[in-house]
Amino acid sequence: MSEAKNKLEQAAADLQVPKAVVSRLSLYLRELQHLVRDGHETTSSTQLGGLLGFTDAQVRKDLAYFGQFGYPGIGYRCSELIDAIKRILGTNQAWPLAIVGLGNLGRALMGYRGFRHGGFQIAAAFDVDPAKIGKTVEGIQIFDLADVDRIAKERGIRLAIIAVPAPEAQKVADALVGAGIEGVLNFAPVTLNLPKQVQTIGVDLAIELEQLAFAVANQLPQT
Amino acid sequence: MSEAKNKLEQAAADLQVPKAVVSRLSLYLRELQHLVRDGHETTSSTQLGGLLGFTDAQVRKDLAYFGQFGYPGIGYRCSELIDAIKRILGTNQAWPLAIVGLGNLGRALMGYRGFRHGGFQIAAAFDVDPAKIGKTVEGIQIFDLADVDRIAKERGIRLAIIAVPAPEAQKVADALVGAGIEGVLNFAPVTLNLPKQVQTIGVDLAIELEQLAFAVANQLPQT
DNA sequence: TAGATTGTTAATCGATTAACAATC
DNA sequence: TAGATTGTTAATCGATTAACAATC
Repeated sequence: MSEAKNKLEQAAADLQVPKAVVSRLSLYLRELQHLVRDGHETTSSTQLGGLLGFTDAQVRKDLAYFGQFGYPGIGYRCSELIDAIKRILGTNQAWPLAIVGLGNLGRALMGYRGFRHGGFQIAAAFDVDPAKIGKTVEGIQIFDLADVDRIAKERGIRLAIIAVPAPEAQKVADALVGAGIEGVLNFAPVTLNLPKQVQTIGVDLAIELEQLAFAVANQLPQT
Repeated sequence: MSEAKNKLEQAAADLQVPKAVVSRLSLYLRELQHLVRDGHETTSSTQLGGLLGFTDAQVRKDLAYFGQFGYPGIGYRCSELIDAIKRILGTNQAWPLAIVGLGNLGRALMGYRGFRHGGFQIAAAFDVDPAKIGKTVEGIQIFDLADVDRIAKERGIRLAIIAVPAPEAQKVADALVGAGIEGVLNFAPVTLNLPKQVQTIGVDLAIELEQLAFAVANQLPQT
């Protein structure tokens, strides 16, 4: 375990870990949670890969970046591997979130229950619309974006979700960076220009549909 | 142009096109639309790549999978390249969509304006909750999922969005496949098991946050 | 013409898969 | 023990980058 921890830290430090590996880790975690729910004590790289369409070798290789989690001849104990992956991803800790933009999408995200798995919880909501500021959505008070600096600090918020219209996204992002936010999940369909130490992930619903349309129109073999 | 078309069809048929290339194509399209809006007539692989953090070589290589779209010494004419990419992605046509699940997220997606770019339009909404069936959201009537077969055929719907709770997603997907749907954008946090000729893209908001948390916790160099 | 920029080939780099000794 | 399965090394495969002749 201290072995694994060392290797984890080393891997992160050296940054030998491909991004694709990390995204598969999240998928493994999701499947493992389903396996546990269905009463499985253990699983194997073949089973876990099979559920996701990956090879057994890939599952083992991915995990090997972070340490040794399995038992030769046996496989992996699901709950152990779940804990290990959570430690790797950092989702064994709590991650209070800020959300900016309380339009349709923003309000839907506030009610989204899937976040709670993994320590994510919306700790504050922000908007610039005076008609919304001060109101409460899903039990969370909406603040003026101008107060993000103070509130993010008070509440230990490091991650933020941007759900504002495209033309406003960049200046919202700038405000968040000013408030010390370290990671942004951006739902606005624009490329944000941020200091390189701030992490960004963009989710563009139109782009997902374009990918789907291309796959359908060209009858791509399934990934 | 018939040159380009031939190469396009050939590329799709031979399937030499990596999936990562297609997803960058969508990003190029988005940036090109911004360039046009900002009054640019032409652009270059260096400029387009720079906006997205890609090398100029990558932009040219990606486009080369589908034909020749540029002018040596000049670059690319933005509006021409926009049209070409839309043809490649298939978003020059209309894509009527079905959406299943009118919870918070489903309703938010119905109001999402970003879809309209690229021929996407919600043509029918479905739920299984009798309290919702027959109501109207954003001007679209909600049908019983049991009627999806007939309505999808009537309206030429080939793509569907799943926005139901995780435990229902698989049986909803099965119903959609039965109705002849060819592509599914799945917002439920489960891996769907579908016939291989049906395309699926999954968007899991918790997973996106996990990726962000990992990146922040490990101070990853920006992608 | 000189400067800019493409499309494409070759070189490099990285990621996936196969194979297998070690282990339970 | 025999069968199963890991972790890891080597081989394969694929994707990105660099370089450059061709073109405007």
